[in-house]
Amino acid sequence: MRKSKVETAETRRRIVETAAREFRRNGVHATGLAEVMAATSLTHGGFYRHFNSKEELVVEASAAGMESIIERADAAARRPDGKSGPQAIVEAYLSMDHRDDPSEGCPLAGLGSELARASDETREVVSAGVLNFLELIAEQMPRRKHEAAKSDAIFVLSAMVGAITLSRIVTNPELSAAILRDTKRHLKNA
Amino acid sequence: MRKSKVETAETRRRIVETAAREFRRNGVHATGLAEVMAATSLTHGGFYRHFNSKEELVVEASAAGMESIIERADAAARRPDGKSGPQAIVEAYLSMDHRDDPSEGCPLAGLGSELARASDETREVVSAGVLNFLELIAEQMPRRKHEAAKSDAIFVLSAMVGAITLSRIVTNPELSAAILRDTKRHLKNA
DNA sequence: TGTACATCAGTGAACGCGCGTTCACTGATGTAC
DNA sequence: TGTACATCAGTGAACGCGCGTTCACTGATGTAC
Repeated sequence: MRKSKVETAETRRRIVETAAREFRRNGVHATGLAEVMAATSLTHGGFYRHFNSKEELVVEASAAGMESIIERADAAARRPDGKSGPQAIVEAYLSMDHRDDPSEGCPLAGLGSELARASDETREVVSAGVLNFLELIAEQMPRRKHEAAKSDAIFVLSAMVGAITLSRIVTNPELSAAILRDTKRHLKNA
Repeated sequence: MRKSKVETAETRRRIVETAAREFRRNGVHATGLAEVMAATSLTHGGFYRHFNSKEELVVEASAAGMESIIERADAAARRPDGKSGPQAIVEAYLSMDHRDDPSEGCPLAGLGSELARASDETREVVSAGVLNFLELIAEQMPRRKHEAAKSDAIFVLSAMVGAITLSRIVTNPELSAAILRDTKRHLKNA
């Protein structure tokens, strides 16, 4: 049953990808390793050939989730559709698609309160992701001094994370839509 | 061992209060009923004399948590310390004290991503709390039309919830402080 | 290049543990007369 | 008002279940000669 080195690395990568998705969808605590392995088309016994613990997977999946959302924001900022960079990021982030698909979305929104209680190592890699995200947003504000742009970026990210989180909690569809719409509008004017 | 009606009601209330605190501190999923009961100085066997399920407790504890943070925001707004109402709420909410004490803080920040996945009934009572919170914030903006004030309130709450969440995730103390400071400053200018 | 042996990815069963929930029991409270 | 009985809050042990983790096993891959 032994697999080649290439296949092994590929399997490990698939487990991390699947976990990143499942964690964001169901929460880290509520997602079992057996579930992650089954979703990767493996049995759960093989997990420890790739990782030393669930915690190790959480760290890597969190990092992968941050990278993926930053990449998507970057792609949105680069799309030549007439919108300014920060505005394009805000529109993509505060979309109903993002709200309705946590499994592919931002870990800060999908796992926010769980990440606040996560291990130092997990919070460390997520912090690095936050810094990269802030840098990306700040870069899109070329007219200002970098310090001011960084501060603006912090504000934009806070509002975006809070808005997606709230829009997923409230049961009233109009209120949920209003949270996204109003936050977008206010960030546009900022 | 039977207790009087008054004592029974009081015990039930204490369980809800304790749960509201423990859930915000450790997360709903990670908090066991035995832990809640022990923190209420009871054994876990007695739980089902008061509630039909953990879910029922989650609903009541979430409602209690929302009521408590709104009450605190209301108190901050009423304090005669020269600050305008919304500004006083923002300063109290985005304080380091709030960041560092999730157990007494806002459930939207402490349980945000878990609440997004909670039962309809839980999300229903939290939604009612969100509406009350928005109403309170909007009330403090008397100069505007109510519609505009409501929209501003949505924006303020989104930014506050996101900022506290992020400030608890990041490991760098300067960045954590900056998230609170910068969000406060931007909301002041809004 | 071919052969013999060591390695190890993946399987499937098992482990101890803590979870939500149930239950027999105790004895003080509430109720009916 | 006093008495007899039913109720039920709280205790502590037990339940089935799913969790993270471990392990013996299989057989294809990697390595040494």
